[in-house]
Amino acid sequence: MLTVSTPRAMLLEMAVTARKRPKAQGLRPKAQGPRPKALKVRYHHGDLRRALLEEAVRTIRDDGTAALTLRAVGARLGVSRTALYRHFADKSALLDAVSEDGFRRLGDALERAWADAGGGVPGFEAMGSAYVRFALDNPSHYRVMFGVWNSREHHDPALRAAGTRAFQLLVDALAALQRDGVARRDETPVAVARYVWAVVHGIAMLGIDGRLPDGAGGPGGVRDVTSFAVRRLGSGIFLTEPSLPSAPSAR
Amino acid sequence: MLTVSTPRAMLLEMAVTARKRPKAQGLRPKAQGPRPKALKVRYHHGDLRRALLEEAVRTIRDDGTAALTLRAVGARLGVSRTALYRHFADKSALLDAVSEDGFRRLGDALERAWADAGGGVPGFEAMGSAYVRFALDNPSHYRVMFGVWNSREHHDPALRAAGTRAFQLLVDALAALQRDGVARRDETPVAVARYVWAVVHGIAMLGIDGRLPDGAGGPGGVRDVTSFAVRRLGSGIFLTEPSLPSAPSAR
DNA sequence: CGCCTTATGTTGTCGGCGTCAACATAGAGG
DNA sequence: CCTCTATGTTGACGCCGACAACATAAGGCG
Repeated sequence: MLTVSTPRAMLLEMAVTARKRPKAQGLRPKAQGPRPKALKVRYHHGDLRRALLEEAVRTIRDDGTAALTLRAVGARLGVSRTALYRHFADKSALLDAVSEDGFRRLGDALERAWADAGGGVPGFEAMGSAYVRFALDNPSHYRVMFGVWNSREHHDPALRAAGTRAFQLLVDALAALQRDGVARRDETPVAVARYVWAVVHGIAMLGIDGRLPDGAGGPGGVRDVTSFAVRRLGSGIFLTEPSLPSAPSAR
Repeated sequence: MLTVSTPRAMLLEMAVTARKRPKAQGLRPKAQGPRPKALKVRYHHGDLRRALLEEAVRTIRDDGTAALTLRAVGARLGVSRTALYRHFADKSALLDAVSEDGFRRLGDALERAWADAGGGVPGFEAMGSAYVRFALDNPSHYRVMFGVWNSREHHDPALRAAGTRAFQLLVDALAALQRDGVARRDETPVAVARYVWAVVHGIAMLGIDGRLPDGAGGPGGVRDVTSFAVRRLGSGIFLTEPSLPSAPSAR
C-alpha cells in the first residue's frame, strides 16, 4: 500500500541514468514558444526554480502526494538532491509554491466559469461546478492546497494572495447577485461566500477521498451531489413554504 | 516548524528512563473501574493493543498528527519500537484503528445530540452543531479520520462499519423529518444526507485548518458559519419567494 | 513436573527521507 | 585576469517505517 518500492526504485534508476549526461539541460519539451533568451546553455540550469515547481506539480499529479520527495523531484530533473535548497527554504516552501499555483489555477477556472455562463444564477452554479471539477481533476494538487501544511496563517504572502483572490471571486459573484436582486440581502456577500465555500469544499473533499458512491458519474456520485448542492443552495431543504411545489428549478 | 527535535528528544529520554524498570506494567492510571481479572502481572504487557491505540490517540491529540511515530508511541508506553507489529500490520493499520475510534465517538456525539434535543428540526440542527464541534474539539483525530490514509474503500470492515453507522444516524434523522412532514420528500434521505454531510464536513475542515476568521467564536468564525449553515440548510439562499421575509427561523 | 508450541516483545539492520555543512563550479564584474 | 557571488554537488547526520533474527513468557500436554 504505502510501500511502492518497485516504481520508486525504477524512477530513481531512470534519474541516475539521466544524470550520467554531463549537463544535457535543454531536452525537456517545455516552453515551446519563442526561446526566451538564447539557445546556449546560459547558466547552471537556466530557470531551476520554475522547473522544480513544475516537476513537483507533475509528480504530485502523476504519483500522488506521498511520492513528492525532494530527492525524486531533483532526480527527475537530472539535478542533485539539495539543489532545491537554493530556491526553496525547505520542503514546506516548495509545497507553498505548489499551493499557490493551485489557487491561481482554481481562480482562473472560477473566473472562466462565471464569465462563460454570463454571470447571474447560471454563472454562480457554473462556479460551483467548476470548483468541484477542479478538485476532482487535480485531487492531489487540491489536497496539497488544503493539506496539513501551512494550514495556519503563517504561509507566505503570495500563497495568501492567490487564495484570497479565489475566494474574492466568489464574494464578487454573490455581491453581483445581491445587486441584481436575485439573492437575498439579509447577509453580507462575505458571510454567504464562506458558507458556499464550505459546501463546495466539503463535496470536493468527500469526492476526492472516494467517500461518495461510484466513480463520480452515477447516482449519488460527486456530480450528483454537486448538482444537488448547487440547486439546494438556492432552495433549501425544509418545507418553510408548504405551498412550494417540489421542483422549483427545472432540473 | 516541522522539526520539534527538543520536545521529541525529551520525550524519548523520558521513555528510556521509563524502560529501565524491569517490567513495571501496571502503573498506568487507566481502567479505574473494577479490576478486570487479577492484579498480578498476567502477561507480557496485559493488553498492549488497547494501550497502543489509546497512546496513539493521546499523542495525536496532544502533539498533532505529525508527531505520531511508531517509535514514539512505543517509547511512551515503556515498550520497544516494533512491539506494535504484533498487534497492527503497519502504521496505516494503527491509523485505521484510530479512525475507527474517532468515528465511534463521532457517532456517539451525534446520537446524543439528536436525543438530547428531542429529535425534529432542533435535533437535526443539534446534530449539525455537534458534528462541527466534534471536529473542532478533536482536530487531529478528525484529520486522521478523513486523511490521505485509507481514503479508498480498502480499509478494514470495522472502520467501515463505524463510519457507516455515523452516516446512518444522519440518514435516519432525515427520514424521521420526512416522515413527520417537516422535510421535503422530493429526494431520498440518503441523497439529502450526503449533501448535509458535505456541508458540515466542509465547515469542519475549514474550521480545523484555521481558514475561517478568528478563534471560532467571533463574527465569521466557525460557530457563526455553522449556525448560518444549519439555518440555511432549511431556507436556501436565493429569493425563490419574494414575499419571504428575512428571518424565517428565530435566531 | 518437564517439555514444547505459540504468542509476544527486543535487538540489529536496512533503505529512504529531509536537512545541514563543506566543497565545487560557473557566470558577472572589477 | 582575478575575485565575488550565485548556483549545484557530495558527504554526513538523525529520524523514520519495516523486516529478520533472536529472546522470553504463557499455556498445553505428556
